[in-house]
Amino acid sequence: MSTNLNTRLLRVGELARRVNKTTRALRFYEEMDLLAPVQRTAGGFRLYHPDTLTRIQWIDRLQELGFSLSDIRGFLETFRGEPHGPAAMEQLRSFYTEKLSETRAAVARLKSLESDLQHSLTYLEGCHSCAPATLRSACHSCNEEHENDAPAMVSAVASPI
Amino acid sequence: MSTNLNTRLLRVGELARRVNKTTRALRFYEEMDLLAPVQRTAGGFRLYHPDTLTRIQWIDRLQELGFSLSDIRGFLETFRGEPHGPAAMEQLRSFYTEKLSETRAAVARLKSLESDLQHSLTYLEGCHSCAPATLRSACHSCNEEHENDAPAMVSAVASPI
DNA sequence: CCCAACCCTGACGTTAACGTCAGGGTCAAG
DNA sequence: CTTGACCCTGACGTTAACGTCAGGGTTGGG
Repeated sequence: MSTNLNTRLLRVGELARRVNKTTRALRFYEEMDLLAPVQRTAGGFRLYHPDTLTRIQWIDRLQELGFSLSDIRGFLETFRGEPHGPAAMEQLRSFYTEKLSETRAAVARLKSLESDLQHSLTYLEGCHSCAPATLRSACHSCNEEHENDAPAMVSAVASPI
Repeated sequence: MSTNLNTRLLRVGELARRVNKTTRALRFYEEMDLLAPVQRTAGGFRLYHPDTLTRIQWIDRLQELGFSLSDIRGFLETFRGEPHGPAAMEQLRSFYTEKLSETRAAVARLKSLESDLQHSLTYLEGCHSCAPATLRSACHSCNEEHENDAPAMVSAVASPI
């Protein structure tokens, strides 16, 4: 049904608008073998199947996941040999499985950074007027409440040069 | 005390080893004004204060947070004018505050991607032998349990080229 | 003094993912 | 058949963050 024959084909500009990309980007995806028009007009205009929308959104997703376009190309390539067999499914599974763990790692890292930032901000809340960390001594309006534990993200700023 | 006078100065190679970067990277940071040796030998060798370690780790952290090196340079620049006053602190606070929200957004996006991946994998678990999504009909060993709801991340693979 | 290990300053190379012309054809509405 | 909006194929440009020579000094231990 998504493969319905009387769904209208799209020209590149229209497709680009719908996925919020430039036509150059779409042509680039084609150069990278991630995409192709189902046919061309006599004059050479690319005509795309509407399903291509889904493909492009998928590519976007994978990019957000940190895949490079050639990662994706590589994947599609080995996928193409046997597009519907168990091996293909295995590949898809392992592709996603690996990325799932990478994504979780990325989340963990970002969470740690998030808490660093929070700590730094909390520390900074302690004094709106004095200097970062080791240079607190230069501040006269500040009592020494938050002395010993300047977070690294705060104290590093006052370093050399 | 971190500014202790008898702490030994480091040459670029040594510093590089300690922060796990190349000397080229450190020189590049210097070109970008993120860093500088406290002095040079008569022969021109760079000599760094050990505190520079902290600075470099800070740079790393910020890079992980998605800052570009020139973001960081820009920040240090405006920071340098008045390195210890309230204005500087305000800048640091707003710098971090903004990044905190960006980081949270990034975490949210990744979490959504994570759950997409999980859904896709769960779906794929349903059948180890058949084709993705719309092409399930090509699979004979598969009953139709997981028919209508192929996640986009699965069905997109079987699209046009 | 000698030599290996290190460092210096250019300056050009690299990868990713497009951007941006240039110089033309093509489509479809009127 | 005439336009204005679109599209085509090259092909060179761009940004980030270094990598990688080349050619030549510097250090410091023995």
